[in-house]
Amino acid sequence: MKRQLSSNLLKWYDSEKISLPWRNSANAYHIFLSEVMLQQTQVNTVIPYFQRWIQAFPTIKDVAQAPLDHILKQWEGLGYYSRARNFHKSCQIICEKFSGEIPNNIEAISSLPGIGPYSAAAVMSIAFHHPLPAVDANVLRIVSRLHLLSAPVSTLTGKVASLLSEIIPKNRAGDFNQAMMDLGRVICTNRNPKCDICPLNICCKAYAKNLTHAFPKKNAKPLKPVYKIAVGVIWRDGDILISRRKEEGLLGGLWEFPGGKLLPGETAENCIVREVQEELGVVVQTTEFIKQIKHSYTHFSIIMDAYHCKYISGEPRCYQCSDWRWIEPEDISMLPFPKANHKLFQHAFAKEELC
DNA sequence: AACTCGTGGAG
DNA sequence: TCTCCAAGAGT
Repeated sequence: MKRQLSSNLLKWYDSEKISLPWRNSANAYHIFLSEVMLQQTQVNTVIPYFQRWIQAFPTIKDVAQAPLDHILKQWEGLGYYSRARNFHKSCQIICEKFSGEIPNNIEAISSLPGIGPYSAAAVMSIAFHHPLPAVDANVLRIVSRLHLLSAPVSTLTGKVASLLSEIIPKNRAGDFNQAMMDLGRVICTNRNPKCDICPLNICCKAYAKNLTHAFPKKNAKPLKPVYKIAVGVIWRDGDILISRRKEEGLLGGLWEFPGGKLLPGETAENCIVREVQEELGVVVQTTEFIKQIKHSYTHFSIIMDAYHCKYISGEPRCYQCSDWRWIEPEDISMLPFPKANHKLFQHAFAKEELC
């Protein structure tokens, strides 16, 4: 029964021939990179980022020696930027303590920042053929359906891992893990799973009872608040003033237009003047409304009003940011910015480019 | 254990 | 348009 499951799975995997840029790579660095990029991120989103990254940083040493701005620029748009910062640190640790090679050792891999149970098992099984089950959202969904596991998702990872460690084939552990994830992505999908062509339907309890829609059991969803934000595009002699966010926390290390949350009853224009004074110690004056940008994050969404501003007085200093810079608009693409700011670029600079 | 971390695709 | 959620990890 158990052997049947892994046999059917691998048979399906071999016949699918799903081609990914990192699949079958002998380069452990490529596997390591791809597994970090794939955290909470779909395969099709990762592929172009992965290709560009290995062009920009062919080796682990190239990552370790690059400045954080270059790292974040390559990661720009992929989200969850702590992954990029942690990957940067991990590559530096690998160069210092493991002579520049991905360690073939589960404890060493797990000790690296940004490498948790999933990524450690994925790298060890795919790059080094250790028989460790990698439990991601796909695997969790498949196994919860196979066995009708009714506990909420957040408590299920350990149980699924121990179930799979008895099944995972010693000779093809990496293929088994990748096959499970491909199956979850292509066949055993969250909605409308293709059970009729699933190689595991013969031993799936959810399929037998027509209960696939009820598994896995979802966790309660918190409400997302909406914040009103205002930012200023501050001009001085054809340059604009940008600030860099603190390295930790939301969008850590990325550049942005100065601004912040509106206080209760405050206008967007007053908010910009106040925030720029608080963040950078600079006095500005709003001159023209640019556009309202809406953007949604994981736990909240924002409505952002953007204004052109003119510089009045004060030398910038870092009060609530990690860096600042006067920069020409055409050079702004050199630095990493969050998506909400990118939505503003074309509207903020379209008029200026005509001049 | 519950929160915090982005963004884009799918429905 | 709106909601859900994805090759999770850190705190």
